[in-house]
Amino acid sequence: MLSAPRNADELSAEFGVGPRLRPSRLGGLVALPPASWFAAGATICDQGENAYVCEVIEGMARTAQVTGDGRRVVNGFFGPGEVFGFAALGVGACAGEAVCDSVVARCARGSLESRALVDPGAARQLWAWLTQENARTAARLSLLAHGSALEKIAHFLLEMAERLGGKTRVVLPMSRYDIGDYLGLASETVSRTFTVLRERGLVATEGRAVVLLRPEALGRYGVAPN
Amino acid sequence: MLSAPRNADELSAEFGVGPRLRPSRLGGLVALPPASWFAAGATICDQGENAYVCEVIEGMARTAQVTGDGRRVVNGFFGPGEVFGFAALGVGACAGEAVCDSVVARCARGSLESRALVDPGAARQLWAWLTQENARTAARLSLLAHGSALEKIAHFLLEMAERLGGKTRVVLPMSRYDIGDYLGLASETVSRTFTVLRERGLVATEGRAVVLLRPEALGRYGVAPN
DNA sequence: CGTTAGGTTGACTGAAGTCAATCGGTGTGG
DNA sequence: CCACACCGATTGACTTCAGTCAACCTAACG
Repeated sequence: MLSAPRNADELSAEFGVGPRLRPSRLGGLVALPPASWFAAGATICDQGENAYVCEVIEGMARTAQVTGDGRRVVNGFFGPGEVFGFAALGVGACAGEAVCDSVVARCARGSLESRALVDPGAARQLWAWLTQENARTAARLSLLAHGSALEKIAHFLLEMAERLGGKTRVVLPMSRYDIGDYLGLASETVSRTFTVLRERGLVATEGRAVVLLRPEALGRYGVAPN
Repeated sequence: MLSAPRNADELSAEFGVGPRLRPSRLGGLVALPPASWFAAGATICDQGENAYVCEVIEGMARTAQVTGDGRRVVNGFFGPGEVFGFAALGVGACAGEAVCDSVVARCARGSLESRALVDPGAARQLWAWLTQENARTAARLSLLAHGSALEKIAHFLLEMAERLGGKTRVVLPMSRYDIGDYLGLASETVSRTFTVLRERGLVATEGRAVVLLRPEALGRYGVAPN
């Protein structure tokens, strides 16, 4: 389906040294980190390991952790230009995994932290990312606490559409299982809910792409945080 | 039940200028903030307002927000020595409220932030608090996503016991409604779950105090984060 | 002494989880 | 090239856990 894996040197040449596809957000803070290619399902950094801050260049990554009794929780999805891994200090550290074939730039946490100590602008940027992730987590939490499956999926679709470019057509590379583990639903329930939304004429699905036919109606399902 | 409200001046004398009941964590970063008394249920800072960072001196505070459809979510409980309010940047800002009659020291956010810009130690402390709250939220999130009522309550009791001094006897000043809004349960379910735990000999209740009779058995319910 | 708020319990309901079967696409080995 | 296995998605049937509605009780307070 996708081109064969390329080695890190080629990618560095393509994404790192030469003209980049888009400006790197991490690159603005520290020396440009090397980009690597990860196959779908590959581990970008292990659970419990928090040595890396990562920026997705192409594709999509998820952060996930497995609880003591074997259940999996997906804590976030990250598309091109988004940064993850900085919040995973100590307890609750997440594994980073590639959702689909992806290119990810990794950067040692330590180099960012020492940079933040001497550069107030960098410190502010890190702080902003962390509080943003905090706010996102809090919003999801209130949804998980009280929302119905319909509300969860509606909110999820709107969030993804906004983050992946603001189009009404969104390609969701993750599986129903991923979405379920993100929203606290069984994959069957995710499937059923998509069917309901399709029957009500709110969305259309084309494989793994979703077209939001009536975003404003979806918004009425998705609970406003406050 | 409690002594009459005292004015802020008396409190400043008792908690601020004179010998304190315990060392202030905020006081280590900025000029000692004045402590104020709040009656049970009183608002410490409004939802949407994020101008204050607060440290609980006596009693207990909760952070809560009301969603668009009128449901309430409690985001955290904070006992003596704990700090809240710094994470409530922008979206998702929470109201801070006194759970019971409490003494709380408030400090302008701006003064902390400007302090952090010149004092790397202060910046590190703020960063540590924020990541700790992040980790706590993530743990609660995985509980809300997949846990049963029994698991939620067991986890809650162990968390509170640990944070309120590590004793097996815990005084929980918050109502069943508060606990329910914190864990995503109806207050009736909280009540029923306490009854189940009592019948199984895991806890004993004495009014609003809970005695953990077999903490290790509770731990087996409470899902380990990883 | 009446009122009110919080807690507990019961009966019922409903939404989502579980188990299971089917279908389609993809990659692999013969 | 084809048969097969496998994975993910979908749908159905059934079950279960927690929410809802309601009643009752207690303690606190005016």
